[in-house]
Amino acid sequence: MIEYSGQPHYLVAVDCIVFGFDGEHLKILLVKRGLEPEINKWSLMGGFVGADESPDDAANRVLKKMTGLEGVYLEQMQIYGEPKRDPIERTLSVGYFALIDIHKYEEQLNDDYEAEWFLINDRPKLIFDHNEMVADARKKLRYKAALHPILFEMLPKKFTIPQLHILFEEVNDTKIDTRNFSRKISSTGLLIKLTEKDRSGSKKGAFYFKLDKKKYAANAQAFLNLMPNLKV
Amino acid sequence: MIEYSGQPHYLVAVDCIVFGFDGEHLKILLVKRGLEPEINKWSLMGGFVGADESPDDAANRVLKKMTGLEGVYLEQMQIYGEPKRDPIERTLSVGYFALIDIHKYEEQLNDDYEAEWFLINDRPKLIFDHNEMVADARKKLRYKAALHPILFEMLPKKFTIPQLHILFEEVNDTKIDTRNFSRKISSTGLLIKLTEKDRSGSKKGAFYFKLDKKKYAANAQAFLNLMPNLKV
DNA sequence: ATTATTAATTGTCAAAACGACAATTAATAA
DNA sequence: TTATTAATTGTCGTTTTGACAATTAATAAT
Repeated sequence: MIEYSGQPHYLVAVDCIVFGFDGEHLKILLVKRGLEPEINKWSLMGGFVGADESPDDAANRVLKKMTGLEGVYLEQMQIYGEPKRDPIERTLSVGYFALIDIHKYEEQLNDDYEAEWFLINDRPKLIFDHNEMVADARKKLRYKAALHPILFEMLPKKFTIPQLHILFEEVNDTKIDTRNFSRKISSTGLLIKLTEKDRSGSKKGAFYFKLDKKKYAANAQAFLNLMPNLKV
Repeated sequence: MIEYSGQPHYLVAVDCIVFGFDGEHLKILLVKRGLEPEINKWSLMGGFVGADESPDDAANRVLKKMTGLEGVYLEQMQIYGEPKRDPIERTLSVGYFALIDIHKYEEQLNDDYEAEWFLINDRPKLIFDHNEMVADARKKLRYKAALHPILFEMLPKKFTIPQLHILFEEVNDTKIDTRNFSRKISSTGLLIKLTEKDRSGSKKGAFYFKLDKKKYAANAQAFLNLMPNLKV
């Protein structure tokens, strides 16, 4: 049996930056770490890549295990592999960011893992290089969301334009003209207007929309220019 | 001493898709694999991640070792981690794509490694999942180059607009209107016109340009819309 | 020397996209 | 009935885009 002799072996993990939106602010989901070192400190959801799974598989498994959710929007970000990033033993971690409808997880909340949503701008210090990962994920989310219609993934099936508007402002940390925004969103042709209105936010009420799944799938890779005056 | 008991350890490698441009066509640099299995088959430039280096370090080391080049444009692509991708032993590989000035390497060619440039569309079958990596790298190059001025990395210090034009057409596998192209490139403000002309290609001759390093650095992250009628 | 030729470069223009800004509308509360 | 508020639709000048044409700078042919 041939083998690659003498080469060092490492642990390989995945870590997920899970983004959610509560209607006002961008949030991330953190967990209390369950093993030494740094046990009980806040960290990203993560785990080791098992013998029979790919990193993508592992990320999905971790999310499923910790939130109960399947089919979550998940995107590979980059690998974190500085030799000393884990003080115990060399571990390379594949960073992912995930977008989920925050309400789905609130319903699903179980006590097996101590998980909690934090405002992105008011979160505890995290272990290892997880703070760096969050910063990278935020940058990547902003980048991607400026070109591709992915922020819908953080909204419920039915949503209003004003909701989407606030979400875009949150992600980009900027004000966007309401009038131009709705026109631009409409022009993508990705939304289907429903007859029902959301009356919770205003007297007039805002129409609910849903995604046109087919067009969404067809445009997931298209460049859209969703952000005005974009300078990265 | 604490340790992560019972978790499996893997080899971690890097593989580089090295792109070059010969003035007419896009090429990739391949090497004859130097170890079993699949010894002497064509493969990407790669190597294992050493104990004291990050994957980025490893990719740079591999490129330096095999081409003699330093400071090469290198971008992390994604991780390839299917459990069975390497038949000998589980190895995860971090894929990178690199852009180099093809002439720099031709000068530098040494015989320690059997390396050769291949037309991207006329290359030998590669080992393992390297064919998939090349396909992914091409897609990513196209994506990135449509938004960011990175293709300059494949040209010499002095280059002409027609050269750049052909390169864009090659990368995107499409025809681009010459007239609109030069205007768009000029409008980026990234080029400095030199007084010298390249007379090899035509009677009139084409002016040489060089990159405005400062503006290039400032715009490396900016969205530029370098491709007309862009549909991804 | 003059002319034909060729590729590089500059020019034109209508349509579309963009974005600053205003007016209208649909509801509720006073 | 009216005031109020947020959602929605509208206006319009500017900029960008991209299809297409004309000019220019050189060399090669006559």
